[in-house]
Amino acid sequence: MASLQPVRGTHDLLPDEMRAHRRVSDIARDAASRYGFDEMATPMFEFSQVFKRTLGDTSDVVTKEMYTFVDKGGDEITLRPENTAGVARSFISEGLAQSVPVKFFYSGPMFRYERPQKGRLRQFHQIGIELIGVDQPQADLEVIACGARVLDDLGVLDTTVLELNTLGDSESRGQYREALVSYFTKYVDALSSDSKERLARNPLRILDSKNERDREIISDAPVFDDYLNQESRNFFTIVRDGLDALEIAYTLNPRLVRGLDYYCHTAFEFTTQALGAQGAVIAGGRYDGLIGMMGGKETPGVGWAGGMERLAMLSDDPSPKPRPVVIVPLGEAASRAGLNLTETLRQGGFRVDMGYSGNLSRRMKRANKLNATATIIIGDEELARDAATVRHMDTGEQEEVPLTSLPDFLAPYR
RNA sequence: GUGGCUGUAGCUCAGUCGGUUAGAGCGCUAGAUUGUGGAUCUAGAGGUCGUGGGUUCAAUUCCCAUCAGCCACCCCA
Repeated sequence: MASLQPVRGTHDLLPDEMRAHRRVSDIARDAASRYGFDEMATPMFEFSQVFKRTLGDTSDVVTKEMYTFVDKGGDEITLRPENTAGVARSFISEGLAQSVPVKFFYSGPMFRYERPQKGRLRQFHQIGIELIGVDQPQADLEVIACGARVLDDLGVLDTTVLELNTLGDSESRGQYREALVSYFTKYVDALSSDSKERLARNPLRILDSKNERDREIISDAPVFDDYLNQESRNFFTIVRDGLDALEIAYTLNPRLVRGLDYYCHTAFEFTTQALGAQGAVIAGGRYDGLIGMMGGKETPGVGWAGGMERLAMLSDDPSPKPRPVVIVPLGEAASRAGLNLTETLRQGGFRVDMGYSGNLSRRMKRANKLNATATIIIGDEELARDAATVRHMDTGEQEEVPLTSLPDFLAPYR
């Protein structure tokens, strides 16, 4: 291995991979736009408080995964680990409470100091949408439907499962939390060390433990359904009925818990088995308390984020490299004519590349490697007649065409 | 952050029970073909055997550390 390695958990996106990413964000942006979400962007870093105050002191994202530094002005800055907090901050800074409801799409890099794994990087890329200012469950439905649409357009919907849960409102969740703590406290000694930790920090998390002994204890734990108040129950029912009406299949997963503190009511994840342990490709939920928590006017919101690397891996449809027309000039006079022609064709909307050097055979090889649709050969013979030889690379047929009519002649290859 | 596996050419991998010049296929460069690509043939370039240290007359090989990747935990997109 070369001594110049990229920083752990970061990755170069060479053209093939970049194209796969571009495809994911293009398809997502387009789908989101049909649901009324407009693209926007927030800075890649914020004051650390933006994340600390909102993500919750118990979340791993805040406690150990943030890239934080003090800048030259003495401000404590954090590279965004996710984008919902940034969007919420922007919503407040920009006074967008005036223009509620607001619907945003974004895509860009996020940073988390984690142990890298397949589908888990330190710099990774997310697409996402946020719908701010609507407290009706119709907003949740629109957001989930949009996620399903993105996956479908990417051609991966049928390799994923939509898992759904409700976190209830804060009253319901508070009571359930108490019930869980008192239940699990009885079994502390039997719990795994991870779960002991969770008991103190985020007891709901225990429900999702993979430890076998934990699972046994969990099987008799209080059920959230018994603690949901009427309002939370109604909300969830409308979401479920709506999904049925939209014919979006889902499975209830009462163990589905959000890591970040600001979530309430609807929580969902589109997951896949195809990516190993990192199975969530799109995940989100409702975050009614977030904007108020940040100091803005109480404003509800719903949204999701999707991992572009994971989505790209799942759909492994390497969108084909676009095929150019290749100009092959022979001789000095032809080089000059070729340069002009290249520019003319590019201006006319063609993708044009060059056979730069060597004899005709070498230049043809380059054209072939570029997977050219057509090669335009200009030598002294053609030049004398103000023409060029066009070779159709797929059929091997070729013919002479006057220079001036090339754009029309090549139109099928534009 | 924890545990395990792995690291030989641009890529996929062989090999060295510690011993002189480390191999293959693909790819790359050039020639056969001074105006014709894909196929074939020929030649060539490319490796501090991830990095640092230790043991040894001798280390790519054994040991330790370190870095990176992969798998699981954890967490999440």
